Amino acid sequence: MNDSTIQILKDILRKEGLRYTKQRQAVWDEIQNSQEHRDAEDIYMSIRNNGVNVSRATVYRTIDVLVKNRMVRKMDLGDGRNRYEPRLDDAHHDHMICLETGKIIEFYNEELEDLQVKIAEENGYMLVRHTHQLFVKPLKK
Amino acid sequence: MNDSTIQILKDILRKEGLRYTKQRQAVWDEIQNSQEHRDAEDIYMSIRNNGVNVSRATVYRTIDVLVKNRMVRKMDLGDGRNRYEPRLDDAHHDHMICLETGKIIEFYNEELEDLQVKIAEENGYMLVRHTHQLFVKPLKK
DNA sequence: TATCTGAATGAGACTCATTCTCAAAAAGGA
DNA sequence: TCCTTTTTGAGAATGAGTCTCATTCAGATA
Repeated sequence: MNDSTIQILKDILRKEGLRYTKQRQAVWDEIQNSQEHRDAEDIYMSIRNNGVNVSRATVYRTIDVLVKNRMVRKMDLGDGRNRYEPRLDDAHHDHMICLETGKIIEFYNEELEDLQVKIAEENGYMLVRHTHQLFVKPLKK
Repeated sequence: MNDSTIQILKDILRKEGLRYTKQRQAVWDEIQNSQEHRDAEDIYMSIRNNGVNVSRATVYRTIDVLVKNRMVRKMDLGDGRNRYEPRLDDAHHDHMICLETGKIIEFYNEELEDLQVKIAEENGYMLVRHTHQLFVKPLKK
């Protein structure tokens, strides 16, 4: 779709010693073109509905490459299905999941980030990554 | 093993309208008697090795009851297997997982807790629960 | 304590997300 | 185009967890 992200994908594949294929492009397009948090089956079905032949195996394999190269973020909501979202030019954020509507809200809080680094260091560790989800309900007004 | 926790288990089962069985006792004993973070298969195998006949189904069913009644905490480390730890008289805490050794360190930070409540409220939500894991590496000294 | 009835159990089938296998197809350099 | 190597796809395999249902057991009652 977008010329500049096609080049980014090509560069990453070259760096990884992998070939550029229409299936890999299709997976990246599909994730990139929706700002939602989608699961693998959803991505797989959408690509097929767009007329591109692809297998689940390829979808999963491609997602792994994209996650490794920080083009896609993988999120574990604890319900057995991972969700994926594009990460291009995307600052880090965590997620808040509404237990009543299922809506996923992204949030970022500097103080929270700093605090985590500090807690790790106080224990003699360096923070590499974290998972953090807030499960919430709407406030009664 | 411990008389007082046997009574706690019996009380909970009564409250839930469930019967007291040696399998349910064995599951609780097994989780209670180790401070580690163990998976269901591990708990299942240990009980069998102790000579108590139990099935995986019963282990899972019993864990659910214990989790519901806050005797056990279920933690999702994102690797596809849930871990369980005893929660009796246990204050809330989160986990830090060392990527090099696999060691799990528990931590609790009031400021972090408060901040999460505040972030949820700023978005119009009430915090119900959260998952939070820090993946870390030892600091080079 | 013996009886009785509904709950609990266990063996194994099942589910479902994800990974693996391997023959066939395609990429891409020469 | 040719050739080598990688990628793909169909479906089998995996593995944590759940379900089924005939059998066993808990525990209330007589």
